[in-house]
Amino acid sequence: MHDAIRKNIEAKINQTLTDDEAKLLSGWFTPVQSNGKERIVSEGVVCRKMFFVDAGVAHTFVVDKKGAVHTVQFGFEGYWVGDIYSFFSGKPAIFNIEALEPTTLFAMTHADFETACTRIPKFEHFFRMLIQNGYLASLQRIANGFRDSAEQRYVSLIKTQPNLPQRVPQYLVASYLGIKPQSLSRIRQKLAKQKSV
Amino acid sequence: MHDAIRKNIEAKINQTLTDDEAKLLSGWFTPVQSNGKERIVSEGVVCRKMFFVDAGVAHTFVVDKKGAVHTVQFGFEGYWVGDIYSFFSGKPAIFNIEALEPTTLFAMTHADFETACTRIPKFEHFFRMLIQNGYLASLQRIANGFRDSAEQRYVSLIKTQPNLPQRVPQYLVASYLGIKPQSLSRIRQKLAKQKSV
DNA sequence: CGCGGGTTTGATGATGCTCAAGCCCGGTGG
DNA sequence: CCACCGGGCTTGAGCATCATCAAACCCGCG
Repeated sequence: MHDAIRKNIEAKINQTLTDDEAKLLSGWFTPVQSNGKERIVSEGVVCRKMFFVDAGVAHTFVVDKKGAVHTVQFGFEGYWVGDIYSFFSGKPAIFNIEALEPTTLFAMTHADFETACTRIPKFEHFFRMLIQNGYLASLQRIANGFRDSAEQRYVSLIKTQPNLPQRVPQYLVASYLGIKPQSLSRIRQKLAKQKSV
Repeated sequence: MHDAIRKNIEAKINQTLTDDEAKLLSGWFTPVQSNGKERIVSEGVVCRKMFFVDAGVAHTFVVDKKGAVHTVQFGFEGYWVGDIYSFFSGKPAIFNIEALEPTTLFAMTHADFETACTRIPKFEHFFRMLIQNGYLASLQRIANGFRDSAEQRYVSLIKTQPNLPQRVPQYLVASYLGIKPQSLSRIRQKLAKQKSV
């Protein structure tokens, strides 16, 4: 049942896990269902688990004083989501996480995480890689955000994630790009016009 | 001589290093001087070392097709700089790093880094924390970048780093905020006017 | 003194926001 | 079965913010 996690780990560290290791790992994950109505992680509340997305989409975001949503990242199948800061520090989370459709996740508590790191060094290594990659991606996103216009960012987002518009409502794509839904609509309209010409 | 590094590590992991551990660590760092003219890390070239900033300021940035500089982060005393992606993957770096004034750094090679992680588990833990914190900071920066106007971003930057304008030229502060030097100048002018009223 | 990099100031224009209305479409209830 | 929501997407007009182009200014330094 946790085969996806095993494959995910093996792919990232470019090593295979023994069956014993995989079995151990399985024991530390418990399935969680979310239909998208309730929050998986809430701002201000300690996030005591990290989640592996098995099926569905999760969405990490902040809400500003005006109530506007700003999405920090989307988590599709095979992604890990959670508030890392809160998870490791035990302090209140700064992000919110919700499912965008009926979603199954596998949750790992902090205690089990620590055990896993000690018992399976490969797991700790894996997690370091995970965070490194995430860090890097976010640094690049900052750089791209400065360098590119909203239109360019949208085009390259669609290029790297062609299926994203089919799974995520447009107003959330806009909030990921840092613009308003109206602006994204206009950008799409402009691009469609260019293509047909 | 590497006392700053020891303190830096101990502070972050909230544990003390033994004298033996500190001595071992010292052996893995070699001092590097930079007057700011040459690059410490260059885009396209593999970054084989991570650097601890002992004195001075380093500046991580990308350059777009038009030649404009976009600074990703500033590294003051006690910061670690380097192209993490390149350092761990062995692929060409995506960032550039330069000193902004005569700067001394301590460099650690990837081989020594691996040795350090095996011989001193506390060091691996420390580094994981370092990357985690960096990751978190960059996620927050993305969120803030969406939420706040350039003026608000400038105000909160000055609040958290009051000494920054004294050490970094204004056009680089602008490039960190994602705006042009002219715009920052106008923002500063506006704020000064408000204060005096 | 004059040069040059950094900063300031001004005028104009592009990009994305705000406010506002209309449209499309799936779901609900009469 | 259809009328009527309501959420999300689109479209329009005017506005705010920041970029661009360009010139002037300031000041340390050769």
